[in-house]
Amino acid sequence: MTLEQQCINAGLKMTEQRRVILRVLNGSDDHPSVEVVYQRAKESDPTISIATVYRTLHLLDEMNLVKRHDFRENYSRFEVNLEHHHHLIDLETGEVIEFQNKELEEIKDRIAAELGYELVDHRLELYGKRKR
Amino acid sequence: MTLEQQCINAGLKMTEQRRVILRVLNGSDDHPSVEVVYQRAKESDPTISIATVYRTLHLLDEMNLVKRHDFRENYSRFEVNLEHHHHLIDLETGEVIEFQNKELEEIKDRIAAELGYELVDHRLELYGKRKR
DNA sequence: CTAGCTGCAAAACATTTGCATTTCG
DNA sequence: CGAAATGCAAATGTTTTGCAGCTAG
Repeated sequence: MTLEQQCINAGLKMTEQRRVILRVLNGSDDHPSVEVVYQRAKESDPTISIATVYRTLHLLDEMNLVKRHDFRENYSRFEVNLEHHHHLIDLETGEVIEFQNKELEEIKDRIAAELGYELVDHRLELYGKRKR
Repeated sequence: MTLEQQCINAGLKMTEQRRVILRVLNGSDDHPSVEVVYQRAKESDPTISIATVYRTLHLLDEMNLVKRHDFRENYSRFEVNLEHHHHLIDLETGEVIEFQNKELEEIKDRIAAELGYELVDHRLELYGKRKR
């Protein structure tokens, strides 16, 4: 189901601004900041306001249609919520590499259980330099 | 070696304010925010400024005497840099539980290596609810 | 028609910084 | 004494919000 359809199902009004933002997000395979989403959205609709971008991303995050990240910059980045994965951030270029690891998933569940917790969410980020 | 001694060795002036902040940090086994460090410091020295707390924590972070964390709140928390460990954050109480796991360390090194990276830093946080 | 959205500008926050003054070494 | 540190208040940068007008359903 498309992002747009999911929003409609949730009872949201499908405004032109939201359509533009959703299209931008669908077309982004990176991890854009609010500012970047705003810039991309302005290409389709120059009158859109950054406040609307903030409001929409916040909404989508709450609906779990988008995932908010903080990669130790002083702002948030967002990505369309696909399959579960983690990130390796290249400290020299800022490039973000995605990866998955099954073992990791097992271990973190086990750790939480051992501590008497039910795991709701987690995050793992690696920060590194490219080997040459 | 004490935090104070390490600061002196690094060529920092040991001012009254710094002594107070370092004492607060040594006496904190939790993960206080800047505001909390400031409040605790004011008990010893009511004239201390929050700007000094910010400056000092920033300095200590750069010197790796303290570790800055972001637990998805809208501010940073700090902890005295002891042994390497990770955190489980109780989503209901905000309580932060520390843990270590050897397997995890091996896996993350391996993942970075496989991606062609040299691991500089990383973070792992679990967010959960207490089982009852 | 009207509840929900938007744009705008102002507010809110955490954090940083310029500058005059104070202090450690 | 002089470089470094402090306090204060103003500035910064991101994010949120009040409000009046607009629009999807």
